[in-house]
Amino acid sequence: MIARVVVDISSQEVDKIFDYSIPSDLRLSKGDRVLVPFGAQRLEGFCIDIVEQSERQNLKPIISKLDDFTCVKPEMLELMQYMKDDMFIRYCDSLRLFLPPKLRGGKVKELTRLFVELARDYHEAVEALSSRATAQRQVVESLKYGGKFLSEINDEFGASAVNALIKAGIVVKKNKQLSRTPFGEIVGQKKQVVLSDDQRRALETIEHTDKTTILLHGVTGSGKTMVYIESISRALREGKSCIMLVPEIALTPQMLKNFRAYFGDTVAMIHSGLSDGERFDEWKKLHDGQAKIVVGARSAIFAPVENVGLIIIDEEHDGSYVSDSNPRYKTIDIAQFRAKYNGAKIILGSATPSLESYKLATEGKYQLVKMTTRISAHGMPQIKIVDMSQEIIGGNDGIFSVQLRKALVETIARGEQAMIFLNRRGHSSFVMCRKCGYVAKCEDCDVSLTYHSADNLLKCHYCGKRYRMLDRCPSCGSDQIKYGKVGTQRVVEEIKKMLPDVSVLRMDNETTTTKTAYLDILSAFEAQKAQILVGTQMIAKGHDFGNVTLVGILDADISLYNSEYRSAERTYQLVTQIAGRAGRSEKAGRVFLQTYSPNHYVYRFAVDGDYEGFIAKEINIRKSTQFPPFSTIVRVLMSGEDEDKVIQLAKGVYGDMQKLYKERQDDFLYMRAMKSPVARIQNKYRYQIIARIKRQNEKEIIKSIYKTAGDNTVKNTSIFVEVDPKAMN
DNA sequence: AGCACGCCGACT
DNA sequence: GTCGGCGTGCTC
Repeated sequence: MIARVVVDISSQEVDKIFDYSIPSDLRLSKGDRVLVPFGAQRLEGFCIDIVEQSERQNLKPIISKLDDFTCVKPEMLELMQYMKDDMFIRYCDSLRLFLPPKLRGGKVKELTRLFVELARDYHEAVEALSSRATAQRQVVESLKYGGKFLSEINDEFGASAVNALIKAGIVVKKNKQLSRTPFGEIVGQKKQVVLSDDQRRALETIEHTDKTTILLHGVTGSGKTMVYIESISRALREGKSCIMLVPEIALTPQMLKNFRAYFGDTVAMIHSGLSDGERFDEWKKLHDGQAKIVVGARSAIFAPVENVGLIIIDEEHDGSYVSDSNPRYKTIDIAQFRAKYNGAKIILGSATPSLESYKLATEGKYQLVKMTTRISAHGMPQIKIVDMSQEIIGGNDGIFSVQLRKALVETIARGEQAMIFLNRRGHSSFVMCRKCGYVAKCEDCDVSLTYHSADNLLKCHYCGKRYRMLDRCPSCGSDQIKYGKVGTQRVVEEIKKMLPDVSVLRMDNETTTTKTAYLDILSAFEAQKAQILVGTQMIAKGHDFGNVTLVGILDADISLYNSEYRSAERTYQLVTQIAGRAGRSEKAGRVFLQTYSPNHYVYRFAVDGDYEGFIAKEINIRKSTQFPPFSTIVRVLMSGEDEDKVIQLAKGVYGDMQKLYKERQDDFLYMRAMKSPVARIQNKYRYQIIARIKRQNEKEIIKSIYKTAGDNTVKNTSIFVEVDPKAMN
């Protein structure tokens, strides 16, 4: 018998299936992990099939089986093939998504990565180098101030230099353990609730529709969670398992709390915030069928559950359901595959469904279910638009309008809480010299630096590099430094000036670097340890704060004018979501939305809560401008440290794509090559080719573009293809 | 990815 | 000559 094996190396070169003979004393099945001889090495791999015949002679035998159970189930092997054919994802990358990390890398072991550091003092190391070993010298330089992970060094300087250094004993290789933070167990209280009419109607429709996918469009606070719980109960009664996805790992504990109350131990949680051991245990529970429900973020769509009856994607419009780094996939595509395979249903829940989903629902491809009434006594909070240009005319050039300031003071005085939203972190977006116009920029990236007052540093938001704050202009020597647009840190400072006795919490990328920080901040706010929470879009999601009666949206225009075709949709979703944070219990809520474009249609529809009206208009705009979902955008990004080489690569790819364009002009709407908007990141120059393709033969065209990208190679440059990119910077 | 092989430049 | 760095190609 012949085993067909995928080796556990993520590289274009070995993204193939290798045949091995199976020793007669080895009982091997499809989906087992195996150890195989591979060239001069021994590697871990996956047996993805067992067949009678091979086209090749002299096969090497499998060395051994790695686990005492079958890791990859037949459904997942088919999914792997689908991801390869339709999404151009390497076999090995798919398989890695399906398994907890602990299972890979030999025996079940600690979460470690190979790490290298200088074996002796830096000067001694330099002495020991041969005068010609330029690459080795670079490696030693980069390790001067401490070790780095082997993979980083290999990427940067190539493997042979490092290997030589290890052999010479100048650097040492070791396993370094990564830190982990386990979550505590939490169980909520089961509430005996009477379902609302909306909820009952939704459940009826979900049960009786013949469509696979149901779009549950329910306003914030209409009780979608209860619909999920009821639907899951029904699926469980039929002996099926369920997948429940939430957009952020930080939301899983809350959902889990609810679910444990109803379903007890049959709930498992999978996401990257778990420790390695926990993650393996949860995965194994699902794999063995001890747990039937999985709650998690995007990656939980790959949970090893069998006989799936229901897949729920909460806040389906959220961007986190599309992975932005390799391997790139859309959760909904995976969900559709699994639903089809298992005969399951999918529920997409949102207060502001994505335009694409809503369009499919109105076309009858999805079943549309609406829930229009809020469960709390008050309806949706009233959004008040504040025209900031009038404020300036009235002599107020501050961050807060007079009205919002007044409302904030009143709210605090009443002992209630407020949330202030600003989608820009840091203190100010740039620093600039008033005299000569010099703007501080990152050395390695083509972007201006953001000032952070907490540590008085300038930081690059692309590569994270830090710089000393300027006391005078490095170009002309002037000390007239001007601050750019306001960020969350500055908002906190302003509030402290305005209300010195009030405690303020801030939540953004910087205050949530540790795994529990997100939860810590939210629970502190919930326990009313602070009256005001300032934050970026992180504060917009799914938490119920009964005492919040005021929401301030400072500068809503940031997301509106960010020149992406989705910006209107994003802004509508953001505004609606944040506004929904106010007045969630018996107290009524107020929302102030500050803008310089008070008459923009996005805001008018948002104020009226007229989602249908907004989407209808937006669909018309997309249709007439032929933007997605009426077309598909493909971006080919090329980057590298040597700009000439990147240009050479870009020219090669562009030439090939030009040929394709000429042959298939009817399928293209647009194609152009250009520098990326952020022309350099981490000292890598970036060029891109953007194509917009009609939706008629898109699969074929995309396939050709992937092929073109694979065929063009220039040393020390990388190339990658993105279909429907989330951001194009 | 990681290993072997082989070319080529530097130095006893 | 010959040692060793560094690029190339291959892995069932």
